[in-house]
Amino acid sequence: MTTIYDVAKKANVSAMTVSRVINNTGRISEKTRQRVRKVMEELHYVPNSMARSLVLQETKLLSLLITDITNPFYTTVARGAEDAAKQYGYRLLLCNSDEDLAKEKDYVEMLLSTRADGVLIAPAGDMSAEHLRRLEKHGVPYVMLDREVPGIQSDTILGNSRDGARQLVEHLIGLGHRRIALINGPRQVSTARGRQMGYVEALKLNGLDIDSGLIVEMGYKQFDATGTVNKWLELPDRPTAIFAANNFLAVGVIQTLRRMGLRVPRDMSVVCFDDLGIASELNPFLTVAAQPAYQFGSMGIQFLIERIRGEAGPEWRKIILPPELIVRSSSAPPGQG
Amino acid sequence: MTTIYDVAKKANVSAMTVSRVINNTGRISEKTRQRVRKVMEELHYVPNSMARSLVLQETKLLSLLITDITNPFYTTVARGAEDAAKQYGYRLLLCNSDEDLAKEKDYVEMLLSTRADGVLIAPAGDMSAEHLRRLEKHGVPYVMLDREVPGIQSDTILGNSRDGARQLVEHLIGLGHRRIALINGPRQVSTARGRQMGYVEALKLNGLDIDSGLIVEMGYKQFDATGTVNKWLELPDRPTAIFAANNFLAVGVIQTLRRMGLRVPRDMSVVCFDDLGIASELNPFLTVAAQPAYQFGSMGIQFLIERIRGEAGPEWRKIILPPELIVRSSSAPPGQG
DNA sequence: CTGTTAGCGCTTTCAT
DNA sequence: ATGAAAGCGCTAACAG
Repeated sequence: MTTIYDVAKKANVSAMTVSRVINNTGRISEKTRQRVRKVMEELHYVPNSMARSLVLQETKLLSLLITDITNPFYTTVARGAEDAAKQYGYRLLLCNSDEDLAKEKDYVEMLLSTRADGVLIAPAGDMSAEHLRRLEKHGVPYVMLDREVPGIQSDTILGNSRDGARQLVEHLIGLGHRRIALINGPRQVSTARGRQMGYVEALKLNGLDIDSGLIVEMGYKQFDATGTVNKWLELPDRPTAIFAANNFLAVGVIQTLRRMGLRVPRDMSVVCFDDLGIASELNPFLTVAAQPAYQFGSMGIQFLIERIRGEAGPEWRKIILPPELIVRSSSAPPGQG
Repeated sequence: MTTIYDVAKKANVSAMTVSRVINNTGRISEKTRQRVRKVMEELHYVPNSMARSLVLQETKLLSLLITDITNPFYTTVARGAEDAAKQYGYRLLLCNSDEDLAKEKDYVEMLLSTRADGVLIAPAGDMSAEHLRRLEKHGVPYVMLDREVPGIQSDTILGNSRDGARQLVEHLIGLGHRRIALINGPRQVSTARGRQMGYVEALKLNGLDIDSGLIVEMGYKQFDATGTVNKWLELPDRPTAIFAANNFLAVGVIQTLRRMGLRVPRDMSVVCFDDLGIASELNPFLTVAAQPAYQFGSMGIQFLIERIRGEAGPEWRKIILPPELIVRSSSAPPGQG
């Protein structure tokens, strides 16, 4: 590898002069600048960012720590984050926690030793607090994405789970549904709590009972809803609609329903949080509370960089990006069952 | 930040001893090992991987340079790559070229200065050769993903575009279609050429004419197929089926058809290369040649790491992962149009 | 406008 | 079993 010294020697200048040319810093005569530039090209010189990081104490490395790149929501978040990072001259490390605290912890350790300049994180759950505190203790700025963590203050980009859920459930109620089930994410995750609140709120506001038998908690990535759906279907007074707390859960529910010969929405309406990306373009089927995922990512990175640069101000910023209710054909008035 | 020297001082040993404890190298008495370990914890010491990289001349940083993380194919590739990288103790840099050679070039420059240990790349096109040679010249191993580049030899993970295309088109022919259109990716991309070959081959093998008016070339990310589809529909002898060279193109085509009031497959069959991820789980609609995307990613990273470690052998490896024809309901016998 | 010195945090090499 | 010295490639600080 050719170093700054190789260039310096061949151009008959000091390493410092080369450094100045590279970084456009200090005053350099046009003549030597040209000469140095030429030698750099001849030698195919490429600055070593590790060495640079070591002295500058900044890596220009950001991390996107999400729970599953495979979920269209996070896929789009990633795209937004990537674009923003590139624009600001940062590189992006991709980390998949898989909704798993142990993996998240591994990644946080890794990021610490990487000396990432900042982390954009969708915390796996409330227990992520420990990991976030570790980042804090080591002076690594982070922005929380999509989820809050009790006891943790930081810049945050959030959706409005409660409101979105309320809208979805009121939409169902408006269609005439009275027995609406909720298949929720883990209560360890703030969005799951928010969505349940919105669900409960909507029911109460409309004078409907809360039936705890119609509320089930699962993992956000758990695909198999067979048991739950079965149970509901065997109920004497079975639900006519299901609100799934995220897109994956909704797909699992719909698969189960189909497998049992039920049709959506004729036999059961299904709605959920988060859209399905290309799936919805292909076939606008699912009624959803869609979140502006790209913005989650790009604003997250922007906040992070502002924080890193010290442009952010002392108080934490919390942005709540509202969801958009998109009514499609997976929801309809309750049928004759 | 606490350094190895801080630990050394507090533990009354030299920095070297601490280093040895960290890396489990050399002989250390159990007693000092314990002591050093304890001090490391007390001081919340985390090794600085930049400093380590600088002396070791390896960064444990790999790059995934793909054309769009938003495409379910690459999303799944990314997931496979991520998992494999994590497993081997590497970190993964996410880079989106957007099918754009200029962006790809930017990223390659960035990766060079990052001193990435290796690159897993889906080249944006044949002109990527220049970028790949640049990696080569700088001694950065790379594995090509999904696409070949003429004149470039390296480890490669490929699908079988030709065969998959042939299968799709023969499937259509088998259904009774005689006029089959191809909406292809750019000929600058090897998969587009392969898919066209398979298409032509299938037609010829079945005694059908090749009508160049039924072959159109677009960008793989180009969503708007309106003009093309319109043109085809106005033909006196219009096609009854469309083979889209990738999933995005297929979705664009189907959207256009729907907008014009045509139904798939009743009025027009549509098939394509690459599956749609969650979309196909929700609604198994599109007939596709599905590729094992996760394997593309995980094998790609595995190859890359073997190459980096020098375990790879002198000859280049080229793996061709066969696609699987999945017949669903977007293809049917030609109707009465 | 340009150069010298020192040091970022670590590991290799050679001593002891 | 442990340590001292040197250096990975770069830049800040100071000097001239």
